[in-house]
Amino acid sequence: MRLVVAECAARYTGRLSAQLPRARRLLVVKADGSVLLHSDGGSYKPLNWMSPPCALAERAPDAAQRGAGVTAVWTVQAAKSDDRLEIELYDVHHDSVHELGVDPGLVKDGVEAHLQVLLAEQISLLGPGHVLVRREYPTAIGPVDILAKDPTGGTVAVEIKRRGDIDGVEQLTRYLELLNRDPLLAPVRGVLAAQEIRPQARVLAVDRGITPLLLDLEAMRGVDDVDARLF
Amino acid sequence: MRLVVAECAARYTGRLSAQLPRARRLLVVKADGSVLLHSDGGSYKPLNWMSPPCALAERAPDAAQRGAGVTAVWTVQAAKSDDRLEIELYDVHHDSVHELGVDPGLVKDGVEAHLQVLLAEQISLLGPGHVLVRREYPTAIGPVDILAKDPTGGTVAVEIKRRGDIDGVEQLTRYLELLNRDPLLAPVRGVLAAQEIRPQARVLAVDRGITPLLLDLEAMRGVDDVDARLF
DNA sequence: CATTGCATGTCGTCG
DNA sequence: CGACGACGTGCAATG
Repeated sequence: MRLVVAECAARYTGRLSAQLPRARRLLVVKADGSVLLHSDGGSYKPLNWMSPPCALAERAPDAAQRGAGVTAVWTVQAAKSDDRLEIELYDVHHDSVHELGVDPGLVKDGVEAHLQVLLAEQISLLGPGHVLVRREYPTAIGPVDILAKDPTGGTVAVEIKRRGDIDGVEQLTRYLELLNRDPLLAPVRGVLAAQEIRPQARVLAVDRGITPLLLDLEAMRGVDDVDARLF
Repeated sequence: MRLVVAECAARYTGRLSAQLPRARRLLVVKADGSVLLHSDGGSYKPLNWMSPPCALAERAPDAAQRGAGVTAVWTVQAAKSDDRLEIELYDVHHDSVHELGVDPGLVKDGVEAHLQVLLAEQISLLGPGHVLVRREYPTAIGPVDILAKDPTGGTVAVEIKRRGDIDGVEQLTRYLELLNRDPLLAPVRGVLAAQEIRPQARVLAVDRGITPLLLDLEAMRGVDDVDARLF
């Protein structure tokens, strides 16, 4: 990994065109040739970058560039597309190379899966008298997150999202359409369960007879701490 | 901006829990206190990070940590949530600070907005005799990209995408359903306009009576160069 | 290898 | 400040 701090200007052409005026920035060149161009703010997203696979070529500035103070020109060319990042370097304040080796990688613990386990265990959150049929109930168009029976013998299909969005309503709608064709299940009612439900999704859900259900992860953890089972 | 190359291990807790085993990595501390933790591969996304606003506290290791070889402990705490990133540093190979100043920022040349302006100006691409009603026609579920009238007095709703996907068809379908309830507009016909239309999206669109319309950005630019107006 | 759905998404825009 | 859609989205799981 090479770290460079320098005055630079950059231009990206590919799926869009973008320019970076001259300023002092951090340039990171990773072992695979990918390049990140960071400013001293914003989030983790670089101002500009080139993802691997790509090739970095460094060359001397031409006469005009040298006259403008450019000391080096980097051209980063994507391997599989015509995406290209060109960087003009002016004053270089820092330039170092470091051997990092291969990273063992991140170990994650998901959220949607967690919500699914908790709601399956606390199925009465759907209302009194509900009984779990199963999680990940398989259908032709994919698994339904949770299938349950309500006290009247009707079926409830639950779609779980961290954030309930229109997409989730659409997805659940497709499931309901399919499930309601099955005489052993019908009538099937839909529940969109999420930690947060967007207003538009709520409106669309209610309009389609789907029940929005807000999930309180902390409260659910408190009722039954399944952390020990998950980890 | 502070750059550190060090052996480190990290743990993130917040919206999820994640761990990074010990390895040599790049740590970037930006002026706003945000922290990026990069390996020597992958894309521009760090292995772990904390977005601003947040606060970085550096402290000495406790006895157990010191015994394990930890030389410093960083705790990065998000300001508005309980998200927290804890980093244990072992051997530090590089540590430097650089003044970068404020970045002038990226100048982009958008695509969808550009397409929208061009198609509004070249509305006859929808067919001869079409008249623009307006761009960003407001509805209860969001703005329709372009609304136009066809020669028979019918209405045309256009959804513009850089790439026409099933999502775009779904979105336009919702608009059409809503718009067709308005007797002043009905009948409303749908057009999915994009530089590229995926086969599945095309099939679904045609199945729903929506017209797929391929846009040639270069040709449209050639007809009427609006760059000067945009920038 | 293409497709799908999630993301600690991030980022702009608009109300 | 919140909602909402686009993104050079990236990314893993899956058929």
